[in-house]
Amino acid sequence: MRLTTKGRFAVTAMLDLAMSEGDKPVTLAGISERQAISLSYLEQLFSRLRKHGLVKSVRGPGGGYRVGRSHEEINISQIITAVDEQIDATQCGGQENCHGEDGRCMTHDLWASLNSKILDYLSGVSLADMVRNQREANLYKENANCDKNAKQVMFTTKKTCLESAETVSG
Amino acid sequence: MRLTTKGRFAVTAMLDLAMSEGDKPVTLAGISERQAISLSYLEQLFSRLRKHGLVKSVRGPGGGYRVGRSHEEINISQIITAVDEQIDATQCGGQENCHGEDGRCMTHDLWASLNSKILDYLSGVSLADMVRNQREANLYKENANCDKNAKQVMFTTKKTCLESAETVSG
DNA sequence: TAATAATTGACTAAAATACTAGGTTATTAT
DNA sequence: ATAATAACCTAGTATTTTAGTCAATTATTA
Repeated sequence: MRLTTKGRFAVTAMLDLAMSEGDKPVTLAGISERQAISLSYLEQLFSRLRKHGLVKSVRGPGGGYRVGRSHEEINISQIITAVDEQIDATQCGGQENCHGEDGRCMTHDLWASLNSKILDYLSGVSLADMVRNQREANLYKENANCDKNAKQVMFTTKKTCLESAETVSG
Repeated sequence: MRLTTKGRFAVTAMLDLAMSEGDKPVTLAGISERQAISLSYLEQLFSRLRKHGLVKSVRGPGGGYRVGRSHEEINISQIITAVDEQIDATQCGGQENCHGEDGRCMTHDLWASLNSKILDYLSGVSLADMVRNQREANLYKENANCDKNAKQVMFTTKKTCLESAETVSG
């Protein structure tokens, strides 16, 4: 698992897509404008996302993209691996004797384990989670009573600021 | 937090250093040979590791590097951030209006959260953990009775193969 | 004093990243 | 039908990062 800006662009774009989705498909031009990502780069990313079934395309005027399946069934790790084309993290392709006669590759198992841990976490965060969280974040931002220094905790059920604000207004 | 091969090289080198450490400092030439990483690249990496206090250098003949502080006090995230020179994961440097007049940067909080989760995990794995684990892995490899297909679980207390082997031999 | 090994800096090849340009194809609205 | 739209595709480019080479300097030890 590699974590670079490329994967982040893809996740950002997918989140925008999920949140902009209405009765009409969402155009890449729109995502490009909102998220400040070049249209052609988005096309490349979405080409891969489509091949992995993460998005569906509708051609022609009024066309665009839709999320490929249920928001619950899409997670961050799927998005990242779709665009990153996963080079083997262990560098020796799973071979035992990846490092000469003594067959070591010291950190082979270490990275395999690290990888799966990170993958586990990223797999646990669905597109639905992200959308929910972003919706909350937007409410949070519109809320003037909210302490700006209070960092919102994501991917949890806690809505620290929102709740305290409700207490104040209610 | 970025996860690339560069950080992996650094972790590999640090692990080699920690395991090779005896009464004499460990030379980069030795690490270079054992881990198949070019000497000059190691020099670049160790320059940064030294600036972050993760290693100490001894110049002159018989010189080399030592681990900078207790193995327990060094973790993977420190090693990776030392060589990766941490570009801000949120891309807008913590500013609120990083994205035009509407001040969005949709995935700002998302990445901040993701980052800290991964960081948490990587911070939880110390150099001491890695050394321990590698020692076990080496024993494991020398053990002929051990099922080669049984993947070792790292960073846990389970020694799946070792235990079963002991049962066989004892 | 010679050998060793860290330290520094400048420079290079290759790869990945991010983007540009220019086309084609399918679909819709006029 | 035709024009507009927007996905789709290919090729190319600039920038950055990665990984490495080369050549020197400095501190230390034998």
